[in-house]
Amino acid sequence: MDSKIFNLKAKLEVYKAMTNGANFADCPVRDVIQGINGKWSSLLVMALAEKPYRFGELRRLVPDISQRMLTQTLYDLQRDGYVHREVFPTKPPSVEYSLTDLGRSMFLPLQQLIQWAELNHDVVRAARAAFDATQG
Amino acid sequence: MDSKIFNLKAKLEVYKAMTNGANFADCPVRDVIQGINGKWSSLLVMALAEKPYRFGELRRLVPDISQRMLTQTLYDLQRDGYVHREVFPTKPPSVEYSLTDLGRSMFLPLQQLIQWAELNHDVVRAARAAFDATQG
DNA sequence: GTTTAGTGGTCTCAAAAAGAGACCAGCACT
DNA sequence: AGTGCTGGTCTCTTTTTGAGACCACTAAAC
Repeated sequence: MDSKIFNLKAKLEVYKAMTNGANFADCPVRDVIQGINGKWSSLLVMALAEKPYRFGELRRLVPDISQRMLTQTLYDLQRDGYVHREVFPTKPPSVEYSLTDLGRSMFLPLQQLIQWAELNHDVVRAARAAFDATQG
Repeated sequence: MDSKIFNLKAKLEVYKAMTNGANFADCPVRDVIQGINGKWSSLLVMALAEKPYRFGELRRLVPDISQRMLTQTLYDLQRDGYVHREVFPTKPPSVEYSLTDLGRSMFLPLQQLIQWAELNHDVVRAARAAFDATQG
């Protein structure tokens, strides 16, 4: 009897601890990270951190992005405030994309991660190869 | 005549500058970043940075991940050397996931980015709202 | 004057990735 | 005998992505 109640209590404690303490479902950071996390987002931010680029330049700079995803990723980055889009009335009209202050601010920590990747990409590739060799 | 040749040369210069100087196609950093960039990867690394967790615990911790993607993301993280997987011969067998040294090393810059997101998520959300209001 | 190329996109259709949920064996507790 | 928990896998559907055609306009080449 007592043990039954105690078990139930213990389970509720654990549940509360989990849902209150460290539930990532409603974490406000998640959707921000998602915006940066897209397959092409960080790459384009990296490019624009160097200098502003035009649409076609970005397309040539990242040859394996489809025009469709380039449009959409730039749109999303603009929506989240990282990227500024400016149309120049040339003929034909040209469009320049550049980082905003928010974008440059975000690039600072992103750059840390990129640097880590530069320093450790051989370690990661070695781990991959070793894993594939044993676990196939 | 001369101008024609000059134009061609100039174009080739520009092309070479682009393809040699800053072509991201064969950048060794890209696939490493991709591994961290997955929708669930950073979230799981964040969780495991706190302490090791078992499969079911992670599933409850991140309620909106499907069991399928949890399995696969953990597999990928293990393959890249960020996560260690250990099976304990309990009944039924339990599986514990923990960060490796490489994983902890990678978490340091990742944490910088997460901190940025914590500090600026309201700015990003405001930008989004403003953008949607005007551009819908 | 007529082809040719470049501008920044959008549209459609196929392929890949992700989500939802059933199912599994084995054991403990009831 | 039924229920639940373990860590997954399998199948089916929906969403996301990729490949490529198309578009109007213009400038320059031929």
